Amino acid sequence: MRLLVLDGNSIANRAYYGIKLLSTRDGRYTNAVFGFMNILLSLLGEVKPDEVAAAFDLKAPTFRHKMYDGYKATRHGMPEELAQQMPLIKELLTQLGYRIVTAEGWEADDILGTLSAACESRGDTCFLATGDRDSLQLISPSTTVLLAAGHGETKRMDEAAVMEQYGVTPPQLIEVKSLMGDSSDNIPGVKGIGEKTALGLVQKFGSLAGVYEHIDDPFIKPKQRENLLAYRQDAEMSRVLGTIRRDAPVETAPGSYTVGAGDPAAAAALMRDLELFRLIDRLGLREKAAGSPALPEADTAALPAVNPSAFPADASGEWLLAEKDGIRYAVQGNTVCALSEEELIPLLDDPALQLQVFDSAPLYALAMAHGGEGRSIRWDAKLAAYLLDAGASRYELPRLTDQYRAEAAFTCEAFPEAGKLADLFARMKQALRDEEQEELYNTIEFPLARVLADMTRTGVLVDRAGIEAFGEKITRLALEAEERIYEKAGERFNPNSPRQLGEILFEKMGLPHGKKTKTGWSTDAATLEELRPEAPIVEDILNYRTYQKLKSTYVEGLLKAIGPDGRIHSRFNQTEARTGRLSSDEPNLQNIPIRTELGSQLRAYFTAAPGCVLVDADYSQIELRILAHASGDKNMQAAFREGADIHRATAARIYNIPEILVTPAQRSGAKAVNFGIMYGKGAFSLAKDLGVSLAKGKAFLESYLAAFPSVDAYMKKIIEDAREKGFTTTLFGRRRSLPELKSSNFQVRSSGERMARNTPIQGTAADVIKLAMVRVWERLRREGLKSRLILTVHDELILESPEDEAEAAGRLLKEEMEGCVNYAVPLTTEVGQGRTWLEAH
DNA sequence: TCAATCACG
DNA sequence: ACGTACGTGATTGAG
Repeated sequence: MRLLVLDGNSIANRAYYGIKLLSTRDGRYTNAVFGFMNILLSLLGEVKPDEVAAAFDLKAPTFRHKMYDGYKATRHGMPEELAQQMPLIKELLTQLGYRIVTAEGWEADDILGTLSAACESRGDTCFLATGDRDSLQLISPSTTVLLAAGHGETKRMDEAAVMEQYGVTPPQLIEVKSLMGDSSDNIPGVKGIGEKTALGLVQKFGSLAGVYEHIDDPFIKPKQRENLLAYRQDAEMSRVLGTIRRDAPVETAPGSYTVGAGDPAAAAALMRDLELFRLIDRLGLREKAAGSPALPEADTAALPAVNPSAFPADASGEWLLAEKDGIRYAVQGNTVCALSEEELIPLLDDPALQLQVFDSAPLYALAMAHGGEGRSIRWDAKLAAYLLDAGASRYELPRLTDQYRAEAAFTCEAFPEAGKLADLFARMKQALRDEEQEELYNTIEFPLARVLADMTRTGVLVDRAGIEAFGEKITRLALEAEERIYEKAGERFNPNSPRQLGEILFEKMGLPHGKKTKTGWSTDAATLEELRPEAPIVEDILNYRTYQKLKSTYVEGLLKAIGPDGRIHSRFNQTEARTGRLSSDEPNLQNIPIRTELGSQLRAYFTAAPGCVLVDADYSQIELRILAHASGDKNMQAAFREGADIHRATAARIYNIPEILVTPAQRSGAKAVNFGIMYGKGAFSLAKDLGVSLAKGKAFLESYLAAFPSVDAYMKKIIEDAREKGFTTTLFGRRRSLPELKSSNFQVRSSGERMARNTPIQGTAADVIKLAMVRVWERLRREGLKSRLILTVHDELILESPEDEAEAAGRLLKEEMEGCVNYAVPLTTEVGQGRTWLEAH
């Protein structure tokens, strides 16, 4: 018989600290529950136990309270975020059929000791799962400890492993601990004796008693002898405190911990409630989760069952389209049809059909690749899911059907979600209405998907030969810099490795590692910049980094991405950024260099087709303008109307002087605060950036807020509103939930406050440019222009236009971008055109 | 797979 | 007292 005993508190701790803080949309924390179940699943797979006992402490954390790596000891015990999750873990374990074992006044590891002793006495095999090394003393031929080793893995510890690692037997670990003590457990041990010494003594004399029997042995140094004699009582007491008890009053009879049936439907319901949808599958509860939990299985099975059939030739009306395991299905009523790509393509533009789909982007791409436009696509559930919860990591049908409690109308083995699809879509539409996001969905998000697909299809032309030539130049520069680095370092190493670089700079060369750390000393550009005067190698490293970046990410990355048509067809992702922004990948064209002269050369290789030019328009200061509008601050609005240069105008307001008298330092300070204010930057970093004292930074921030009082009030209100509601919104009603605002952790909470400040601004800017994109794209078509939208970079849109319509296209672009909203300050754009991106921008 | 670094708005 | 600016994606090294 194999018994698995979980040290519940220890594993919960490991789970909590091992996984970033997760929460439900209404702010209940779930990361420890999630991590606990993951660890449990991997333990079950590894041990394949016949019985499972889950031991928990029923004792206030006192002198036997255990600490784990990363666990910051506090007098208040476990953090509130974890404490809230403990009852959930226990509830879930019970519902899954596992027995919880506790004993009043006893700790979990005493229960581990008791159950492993019982197994030993009857010749059964026992596995103890814990994150706590104390339990290693319980190891025996029949008892193995599975030590949680971080990221879901466990380390198997048996007698040989203990012997190899510590050079003593498992029971001798008690003797070691009685000598060295354990500060986190308040076990004193002998003063002046640490782990090394304690291990040496036990290896030599076998036990605490053995040490005192041979107290005059020359192996013991005089100072140690003195301590051993002076603290003998502490050592004896430590031995008692450090010995895990094996006589806790818990059931030990065989069969006591057989896994029961539990209540799978309740477990599935709880996990749905906690929004831990992936666990439902992994714990094998998917079928149980179907339908209403209270429904007996027979009723579920009583739903009509269908098999996929051929798509009818005379189909019409609404069909739901979704993909499962790479196969696309169409669903209408209780008809389910599997569709080949050849069958699907004509349907995408069939005027008799209205398609309700999940993830329209690949469908538009497919339609457009075959001369269609995807005109029959009318609704996209993935985009709805994004608006309803922009924080989700992924959007997948099974978890959405759970989340929205979709009810099945029928069952279909090949496509189990089919029966719930119509209900799911209806519920999501209602949710969009309830949250007043319907207009955002209809006027921006849904029509934008087709625009983005069209942009990807069109792509952007690049000058391959130009990039290659640039690459050769950069490669040469990188090699030269690399050689200079080796020469100055006196050895060859990998300068791409921050670790190796740190060793060279800070250990070998002894440069001041004045900066931050995590897995070593930081070697980032800001740190190196400060070291620049210290040693000439630093400049070579900075240059090398620049060249290496340009070479690997841009030259090589872009060359790899060029299609057979000579163009790069990046994707524009609509459901990635939590603020509502678009992102770009494969390759990312939203981070092509511009800030340095060398890097910006790359933009000269983004070109227009023969006979065409690039027409580029970007909003000037769109985020600040949105802040001026949203906050209603009359002074900031006035600054935008008064000054061509907003930072200069801001400085003039702060110092109450005419713009002409603003000094460069004053302007640069104003610029830093203008940006900092939107991100929640504090006086500390403001001062650091400006190179002034903390006091000056603080004073500067204060005069800014005094000059723009409504901005201050707006920021306070926006955070307060978000805290009350649990989410923040853009001016278009886009939502982002912010459970961080309720965290008891200062850092997490502060970070949430900065998100609450920034998201409405960044997100509104995203709403605006998305709307402009839709309008530009539609108007280009309506007016029969040949110009094509090809790129978007957050506040910038780029068209590829035939030379003879470039002027008109530029005017159109400007009109739509500036005119798509009417705010208290104008949203102005700067338009340019040229053969290349470098010229046009 | 994660951490470090760095490119952009 | 905390730790100190939001949002992305690609590359590299290392466990």
